Amino acid sequence: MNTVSVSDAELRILQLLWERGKLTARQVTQELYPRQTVSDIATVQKLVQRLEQKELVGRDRSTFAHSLFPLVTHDDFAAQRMAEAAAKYAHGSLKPLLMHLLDSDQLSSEELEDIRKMLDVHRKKRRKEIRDDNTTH
Amino acid sequence: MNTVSVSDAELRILQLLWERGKLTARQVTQELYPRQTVSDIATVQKLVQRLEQKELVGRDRSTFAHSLFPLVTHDDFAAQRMAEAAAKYAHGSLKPLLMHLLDSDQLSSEELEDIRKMLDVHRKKRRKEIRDDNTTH
DNA sequence: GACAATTAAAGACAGTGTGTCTATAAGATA
DNA sequence: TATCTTATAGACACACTGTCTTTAATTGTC
Repeated sequence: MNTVSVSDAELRILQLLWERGKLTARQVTQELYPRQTVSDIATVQKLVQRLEQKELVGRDRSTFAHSLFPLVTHDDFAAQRMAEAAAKYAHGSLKPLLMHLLDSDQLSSEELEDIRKMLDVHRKKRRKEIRDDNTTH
Repeated sequence: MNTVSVSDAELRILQLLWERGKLTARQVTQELYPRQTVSDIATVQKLVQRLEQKELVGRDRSTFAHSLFPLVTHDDFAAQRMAEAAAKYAHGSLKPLLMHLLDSDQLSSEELEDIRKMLDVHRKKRRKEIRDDNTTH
């Protein structure tokens, strides 16, 4: 998954597979290209083929109509892409984004609480690690 | 700044202007294209021209060699790009990225403390707003 | 003032990525 | 068998990117 580019049309397919888990090319076409012309189906096949080369989508070839499924989780992919953006635009720091989101009140109170909990859990874990490290030495 | 695309070569110029504030095309070329051939300078001129069309860079035309300067701050730009990535890949949520960074210990303790402080300041401000709102009614 | 050097700007170009389409062969189904 | 569906390869136009050439305007030097 090392920083291959994913086009918009490819991303739409990935997102559908994250939602639904396992689909045939036809099912993907039904969702994303409702006209379902011959070339719409070929377009989906071509996009899936490119996603397969990028090792983002796998396929079960044991059936006539192959089953398509994502090879990365939505969260892992999102985290990796956002980390890339952070590295590219903010020297890897989260602060500019967080500041912007807080200032413009774009974070729900639920999301804010979730973030606090994540930080607390992490802090506890870090402290435990330090304790364990000290007692074994 | 509404989601215009910025290429790698353009971004390098923007970053240099964020660092140094105000430069001529020649100075930009000196930094980024040390060979400084005729066409290197023309390349910089062309890239600056595109950045100007995108309203990311401005120029002072009162001198023969124009002065170039950024029209957006680094932080604003970074925040906007990262918010875009969050919207595109994680429904606008920060959680996948934060979880990833915490799990892989990629956040320095300073950055972690800064984030905590930002959350605390924001929380205090929110509470104050609620208090003020209640007392005026 | 003539001349060389520097700058700004327009335009062209090849390479690449993207989405779409056509054509073909293989497999399923009636 | 004949028909429909699927997988795959290949081609294409379009846009974007980085680079380069050319031209005209401006500056500085002799």
